[in-house]
Amino acid sequence: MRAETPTPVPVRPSVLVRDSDEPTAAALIAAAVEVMARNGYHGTSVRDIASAAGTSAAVLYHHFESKQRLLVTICDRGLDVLIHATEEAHDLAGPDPADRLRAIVGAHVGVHLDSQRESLIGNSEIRALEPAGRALIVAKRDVQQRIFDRVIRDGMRRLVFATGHPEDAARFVTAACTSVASWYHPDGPLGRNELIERYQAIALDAVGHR
Amino acid sequence: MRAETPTPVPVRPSVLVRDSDEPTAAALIAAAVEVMARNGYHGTSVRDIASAAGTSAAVLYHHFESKQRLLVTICDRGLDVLIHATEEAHDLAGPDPADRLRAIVGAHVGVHLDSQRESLIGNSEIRALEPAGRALIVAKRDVQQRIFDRVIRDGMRRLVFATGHPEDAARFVTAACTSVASWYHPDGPLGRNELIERYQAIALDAVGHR
Amino acid sequence: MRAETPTPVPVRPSVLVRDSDEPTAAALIAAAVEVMARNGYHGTSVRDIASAAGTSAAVLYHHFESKQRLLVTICDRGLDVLIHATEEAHDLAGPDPADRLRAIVGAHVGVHLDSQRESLIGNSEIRALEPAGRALIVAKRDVQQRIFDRVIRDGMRRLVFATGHPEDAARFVTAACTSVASWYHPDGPLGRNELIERYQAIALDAVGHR
Amino acid sequence: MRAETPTPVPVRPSVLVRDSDEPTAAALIAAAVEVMARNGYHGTSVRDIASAAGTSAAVLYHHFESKQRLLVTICDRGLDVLIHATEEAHDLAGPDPADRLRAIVGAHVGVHLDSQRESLIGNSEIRALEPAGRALIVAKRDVQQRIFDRVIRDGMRRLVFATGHPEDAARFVTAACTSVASWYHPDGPLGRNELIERYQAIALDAVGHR
DNA sequence: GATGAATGAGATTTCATTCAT
DNA sequence: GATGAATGAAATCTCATTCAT
Repeated sequence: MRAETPTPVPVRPSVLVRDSDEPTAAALIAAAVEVMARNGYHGTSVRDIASAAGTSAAVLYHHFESKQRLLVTICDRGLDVLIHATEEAHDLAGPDPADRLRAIVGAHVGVHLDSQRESLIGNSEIRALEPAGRALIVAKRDVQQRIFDRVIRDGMRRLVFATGHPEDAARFVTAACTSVASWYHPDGPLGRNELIERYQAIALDAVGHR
Repeated sequence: MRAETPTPVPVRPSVLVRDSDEPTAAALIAAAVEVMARNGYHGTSVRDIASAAGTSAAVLYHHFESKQRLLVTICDRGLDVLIHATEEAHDLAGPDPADRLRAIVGAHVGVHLDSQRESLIGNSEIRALEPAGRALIVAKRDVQQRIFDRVIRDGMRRLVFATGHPEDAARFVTAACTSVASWYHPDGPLGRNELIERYQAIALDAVGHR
Repeated sequence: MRAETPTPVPVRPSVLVRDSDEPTAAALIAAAVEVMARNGYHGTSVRDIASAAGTSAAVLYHHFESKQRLLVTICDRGLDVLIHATEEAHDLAGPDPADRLRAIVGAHVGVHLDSQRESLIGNSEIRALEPAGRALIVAKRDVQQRIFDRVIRDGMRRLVFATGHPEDAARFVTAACTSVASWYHPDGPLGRNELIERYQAIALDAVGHR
Repeated sequence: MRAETPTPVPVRPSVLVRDSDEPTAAALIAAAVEVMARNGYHGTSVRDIASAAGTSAAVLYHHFESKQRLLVTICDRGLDVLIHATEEAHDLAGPDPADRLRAIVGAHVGVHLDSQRESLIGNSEIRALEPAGRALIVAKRDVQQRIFDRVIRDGMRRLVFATGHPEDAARFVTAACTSVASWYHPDGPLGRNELIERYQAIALDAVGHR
């Protein structure tokens, strides 16, 4: 039976920035997210970021050791938010694999809608990361992926899911859910929660639920 | 019953370049695809492209009016290949919606595997396109998406598919299939055709094919 | 009778640059004037200017948004100097139209001798100005021309001048006076003040004085 | 007394090009005149010229050994036309210095109106000439200037002119007459012949013709 | 600690000219 | 003889980053 309240995890858009003591650093991160989501890492200059934040490039270098470090920060915090939200949703769901899949799909899609720009950057700018940072980010992405793997494998074991290829289905589902960040428009016809519910349903179909 | 031979459309990797009379232009496109797939449009310099093609930047400008025009060419040809392969697969499949979905998923995934770099560029560098080119490319992407929409809606009408949200399922499926370009490695454990077959099966599940 | 002291307004060559707070910007303007007067706007590279000023091209772009903007600045300031000197000379002269014509010819020629290079640029590089800047500069040139028009028309009304075509004579005179910038050499046989006096006399003849 | 018919020498606009055997070379010269008059020598590329002539740069190099040589050709032919027209007008005029001055002013202004673009180039692109060509062109310009010098000095000797500074007056007059090339617009309010007559009159005033 | 100047490398693009064919 | 490709230098301008003050 369906969980009564799929309640997708609410993620404030400002999480990424919230705990920065220095408001300037926060403004710089917000500005970087804004402009990098639009033009990409290499398409964004340090001056672009600074002027979007209302300061100068020199100030940026006072808060971040490099443009690269700023990217790592954005990706890292974004993935922390994603993983945390997904794990929390998983843990709050009951033991039913279907409920669990609904929960983590809800969290994953929810974060990709609420932190759309951060997610976009986190997915498309990995290639712009230098090796050290890239390793970190890729590892965290694997953590997220493995949450899906586990839930689906668990559902197979309990005969709640029935897909011929659990790992591929997990990848299939996360990719589809991740992609919402690249096309969703909050002012469009589809409400956030409605979209989440639909993707939850489709994901369950994709893993052969029932 | 399942079609015995899902036979994914074979797409030669060189389609994009094949019919160029001028070998230099073809080499430049190939080089651009190679290096832009790795570093992105803005992360790739005209000199990078030229030297990857074994020539100079001035030669590039003899064949393409700008770096931007080169990007448009790559995206445009890539989408032409994709749409053509998908339509052809669709037309060769029988009237059964399941066969048709298998066919177009096979074509879509196949092209994204065989022209992995072109696909990567076509999906991640749309933001780097200037308005005119972007409109063209977005329109062609819509064409591709509508092929999936039609097949799935048709399957719903014939009661072969049963998803609560056909349009969302179509988007879900294409996004998942598109994503293979970003992670598949030909030397990995998963063979090209095997992957295609798996994604065909998952896609059918996702649309509620019984 | 002749005014005793035609004393043309002395304009130091550095007026254009004098009141710039930033010495680097001033040096760049001076260098640009120097080299553009010799080779023209399009014949002068940004590097030429920078190296004549003892800096790099990047520094130039720190002070001026473009090479074009630098040209506008030079032309604009040059014309301000010219107009101001001419108006001041006019106002210091008595009410006699002949005195006034002597005064403004003296100022016009004087500025074209003292700021020879700026004048050269201001006259020959108008075609290199983009529309916005060109409109500004052409308007200021008209202001200068109208000073001559007014003085000569006034002299006609008072029957001090007698030319068949006052407006053409005004154009005739300013063109002749402007041209000194293109051939005068300070080390040549003709002294600055002597040249001015001669042109004052010829200008009065040209408008049919007496 | 006035000469009855100052009839300024009619100069066909195509003189410069007329006697070129090869129509392509002629078209290239015409195109170069057109576009260099607008943008200057350094502001004009060889491709600009070629495409304005409807050919390619390679063809240009088939007819002219360099862009520089093309400029020399234009300037040289332009001055030949000017000098020839001026000498012819001088010789056709009677012995009266006033008639002679009218004649050469008419020729000078006429050529500068009829071959406006060639004249513009000849006057403003001397700095773009390399030493050899420049010497040639400057020498020819001196020839033209000396015609004016002689006529005015002759008028002084015969007491027909009365200027304090004959040589300066000559320079004054030629500069004013030359300048018409830079502002005259054939569709403007002032007719070609009317302008010439006015400048003849003003020139006579300028040299103190009583 | 914050700011404007500086920096040198490198971005995209164009140049005049030459060379095979 | 005419044409398209090629060339290497140089054009304008921007880059990430550092340094005095």
